[in-house]
Amino acid sequence: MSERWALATAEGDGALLVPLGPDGLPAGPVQEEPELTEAVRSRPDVGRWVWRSTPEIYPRLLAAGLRVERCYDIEDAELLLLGHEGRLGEPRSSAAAWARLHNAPVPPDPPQRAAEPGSQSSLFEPQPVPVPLEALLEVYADQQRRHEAAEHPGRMRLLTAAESAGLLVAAEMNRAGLPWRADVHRDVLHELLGERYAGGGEPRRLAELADKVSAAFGRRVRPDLPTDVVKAFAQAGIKVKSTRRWELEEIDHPAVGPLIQYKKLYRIWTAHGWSWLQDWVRDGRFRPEYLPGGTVSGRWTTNGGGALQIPKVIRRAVVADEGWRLVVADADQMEPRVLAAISRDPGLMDVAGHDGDLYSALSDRAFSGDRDHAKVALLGAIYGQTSGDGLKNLAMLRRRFPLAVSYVDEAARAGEEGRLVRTWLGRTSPRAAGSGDDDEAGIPQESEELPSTDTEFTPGYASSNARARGRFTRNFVVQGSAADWALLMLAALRQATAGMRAELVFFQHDEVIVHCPADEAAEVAKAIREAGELAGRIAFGLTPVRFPFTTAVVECYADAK
DNA sequence: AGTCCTCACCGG
DNA sequence: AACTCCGGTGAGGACT
Repeated sequence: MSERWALATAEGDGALLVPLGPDGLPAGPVQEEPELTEAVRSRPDVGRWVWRSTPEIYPRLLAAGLRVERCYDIEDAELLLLGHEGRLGEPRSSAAAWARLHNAPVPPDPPQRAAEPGSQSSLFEPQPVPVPLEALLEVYADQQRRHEAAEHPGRMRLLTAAESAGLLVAAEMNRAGLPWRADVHRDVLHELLGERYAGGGEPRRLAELADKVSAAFGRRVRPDLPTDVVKAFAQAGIKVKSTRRWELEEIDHPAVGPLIQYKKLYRIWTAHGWSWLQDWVRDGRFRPEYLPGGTVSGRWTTNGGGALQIPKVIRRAVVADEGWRLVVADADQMEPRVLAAISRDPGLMDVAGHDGDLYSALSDRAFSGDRDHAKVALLGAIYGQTSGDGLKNLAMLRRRFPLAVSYVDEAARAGEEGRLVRTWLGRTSPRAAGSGDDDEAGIPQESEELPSTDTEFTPGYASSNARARGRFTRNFVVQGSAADWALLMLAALRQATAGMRAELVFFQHDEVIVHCPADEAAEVAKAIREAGELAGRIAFGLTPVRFPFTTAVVECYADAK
């Protein structure tokens, strides 16, 4: 039933396969198949495929109408294991892993491919030179040993399994695409920006706003050139350090209004305008390329199209097919809940042990009902805020939730001292730039060098570089553990919807969108809630912390909240 | 002509 | 109140 097989691609479309025993070692003869897809199709009882690279193999299977239950991605696991061992930066290809086992010269990883608008997935990319099945099996066996050597072997196994599941989800989402109504998008653009002029210049509204800015300054000013704007303000007797919106908003000058309007619309025009539509939307779907584990903290990134930065106004164009719905689900206050679970702070677990608004519960308990203060203080603790109101309220937080605050404080101290930190499942922070053998050696780094100057050796006072490093590691343990949870949630949701027509079409840190027939929507919403709770139990074991979602069943993404 | 950097916005 | 954490993207301009 839950058989485990190893699979290696061979010359042409072929494959070599072998069944694995409970110990992960071959439990039968190697079988050769002329067709990869037929090899998989004819073995429906395989519960987990062990293979080199999901992005290499799974799109081909999906294109043939196949779906697999689970997989184990050797090169993804290699990256996670190297990280855990403090060896991030060493090549993660299976060829490199094999070479390390045999003390052979280690080949560098192939360069990352750049995003290409409209390119149809990795289907038509040149395939890499096949790695022999025997080599894959050796690397796999070694990786199993390395899991056992991890700080928490069980969690490490969970991490590599979860990210492999994430790679399956990503490949399926890449294929499905996000339903996108180009006509609605064009309507929104026209409404916001006005007519386009021939020649590709600014649309009408932008040209008008630029004229207003110039009129307000009494001379020609290009609002899209920050230095130009700063100079214009200086001539008007106003000193500004930058032209960021929050800084301009403080200024009393007639140019400010149209300038801010211009910047907002300029962004829409350049990043999500007509040319974006042309590049990224085909056949009613927006197809970004999701990259699970694309950031060091384990959050996903996308390659091309800016799928994780779709402006709110543009979401009007995300519309379900006729008779279908979008189930839009947002995990409520995910990071504070994760902090409660990983720190096991009794007070914060209590606050996070209910489905209601966490910040309200927090403020009732410790901030005399001031929700905003409670929220700013907690986020400040997670982000390592250095100034402002959050800092004032941090003292209160520390008194009432000592374990939670000391958990992130300890992570910050580790970072300042150049130590590594890990997420709950064991994803590990990279070393500070320059402290390893990488090529950044010219940049002055942390305390180990140049003890003579400034404050480096004052006890309890780290350099600003070290403090920045501390903020990074402080945030890493929370953001990364939240990404751990989200990955398990996605995997559970994928399993729960396997028998349905529903398709996962979007994932963004703490938010998922499932596209499904209207009569499946209620069931999908339930599956999402259950996946969240299941992920909490699997990741954190017995914990009172709840992981609720705000869920909306809509025809249009913009109506979700 | 191509590469790298800065700026500023978008999202979480 | 201030701009702290993680990213992607495009434009312009300085540079090779």
